[in-house]
Amino acid sequence: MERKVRVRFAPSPTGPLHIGGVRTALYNYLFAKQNNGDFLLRIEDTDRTRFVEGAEEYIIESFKWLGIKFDEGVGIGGEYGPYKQSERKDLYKDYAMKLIENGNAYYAFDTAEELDKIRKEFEQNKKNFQYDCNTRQSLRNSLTLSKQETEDLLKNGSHYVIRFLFPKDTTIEFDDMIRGHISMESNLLDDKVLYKSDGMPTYHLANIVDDHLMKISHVIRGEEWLPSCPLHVCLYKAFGWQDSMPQFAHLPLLLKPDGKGKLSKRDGDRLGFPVFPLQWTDPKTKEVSSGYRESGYLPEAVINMLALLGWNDGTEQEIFTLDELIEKFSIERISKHGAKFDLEKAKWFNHQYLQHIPSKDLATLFLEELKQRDSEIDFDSSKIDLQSITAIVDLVKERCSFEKDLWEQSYFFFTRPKTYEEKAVKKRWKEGMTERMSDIFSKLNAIEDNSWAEKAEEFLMDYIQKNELNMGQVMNCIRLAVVGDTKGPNMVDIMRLLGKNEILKRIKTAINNIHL
RNA sequence: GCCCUGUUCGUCUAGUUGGUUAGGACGCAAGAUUUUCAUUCUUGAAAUCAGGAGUUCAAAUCUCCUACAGGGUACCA
Repeated sequence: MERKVRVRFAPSPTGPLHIGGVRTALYNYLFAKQNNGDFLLRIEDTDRTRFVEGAEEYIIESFKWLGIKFDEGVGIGGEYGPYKQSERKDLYKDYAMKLIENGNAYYAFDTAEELDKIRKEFEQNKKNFQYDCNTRQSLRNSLTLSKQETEDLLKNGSHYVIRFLFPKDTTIEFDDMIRGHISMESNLLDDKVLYKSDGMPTYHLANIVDDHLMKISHVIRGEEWLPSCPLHVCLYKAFGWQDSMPQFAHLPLLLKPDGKGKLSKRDGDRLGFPVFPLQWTDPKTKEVSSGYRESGYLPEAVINMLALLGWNDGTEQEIFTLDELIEKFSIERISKHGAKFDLEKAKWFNHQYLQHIPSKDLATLFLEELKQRDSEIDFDSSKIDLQSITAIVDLVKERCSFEKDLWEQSYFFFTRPKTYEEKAVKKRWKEGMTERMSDIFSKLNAIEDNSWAEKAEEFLMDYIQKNELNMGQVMNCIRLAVVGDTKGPNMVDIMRLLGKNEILKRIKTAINNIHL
């Protein structure tokens, strides 16, 4: 019988969730859903010194925003709980003891200070210290101490850790779903601490115990775990769980857009893009880091962008819904090398998704923003209704990558020009234009109010032809008068939306204020 | 230092059984459209496939070496 697919995302609550972590979670999610499997959230809080207030809530909130749902875990529950490692504390000791009993682990009494000292000495001699097959015989542990000495030390409450005892002269091998066959020599590996002196397990122990107990079938995690994977493989063997050992897949890292190295928190602030899904305020320093949500990204766009950063389906398709991703995703098609984050491409993705939002929905959001901008608006904002805003949004939407761009693209509907763009004036408002515009003004004024914009357009076409002018000469000046610059959507559309009175008022103001 | 993993246009990548004018997307440039700006459309520039050696009639694809990059090397995850 095929094993049920069960995967987990297991962050530690040490701060906001890095976007690379979000991608790892996404790939886990896609894989689980594709295989009708379970996706669980486990919080790995075994390092109490690094615990950050609010981080766990932040993680849950992030996935909620992204629309990635967990089947089990912290905040949801499930039959394999608790899903927070600090709440499973007692469990790990028993498993560590098992390894001591079967000879795969040993007590070590060296203090952190002692080891630091040895490390420094080694460094001075340009050597690297490792607690391994070469050094463990000369350190203070249950391998070198007599049985009695060890028992006494344990009894009198001496601090100790439990270390994994790597077998000598063996080659550890395993298969990675992305990287293929990987092997490492056991003699090169150090005896990692499994159980810390504070009574907490390390990641290595907790991760294996929990994955086994939670029946995890596939471990999909970042490349930074690849070097310790041989240890994990050995642990499965040491526990006698090799038959149910999960399959491993180590994901490539997300790198900085410029230079080299792993994408870090600082890069976001430095280069102007978010590294976190949600905005985060550090509880201690009060430092604020920007988030995708607050920067105006659509969750669907973030997911699509992230999915394609290191994976593709082999076709030229780039826009995928979550359901399509679930259908088409495959671990084998994940690239092996790290990917640099590309801000421009991220914007492009958001633009694509923004266009699919109905104008009315965007208008509803925009209406809220307009309320905030009340002081900038030259009209009675209470009279601005959803219908007219929808018409405006319709007109400018395709120019926007973000909802927040709407204002920049349509502010002239709400505010009259205070100044006129110098370059545009120079280029368009030539000699004699003031007189010409005065003439046009009175003609436009004479046109009846009913369907004014359409009739005004007719008149202007006619006027241009009769006076042997070209379109640009006249329309650009009207645009300059109405918008304050030679930009924006179709002039007649603007005239229709703004109406006769407003347009004429602006033309009059321009005639009075633009001087050559 | 040692160990592991990588390396195709500026960026993300296609290429999976060796034979392609090395394809696409973002960005960039030009043109078209637009009365303008943007959008959109078309076209273009852009990778001697990190370098070298080998296997082969034939190598981006297989092997080895080198370089570079990233990761790991904690009682952190």
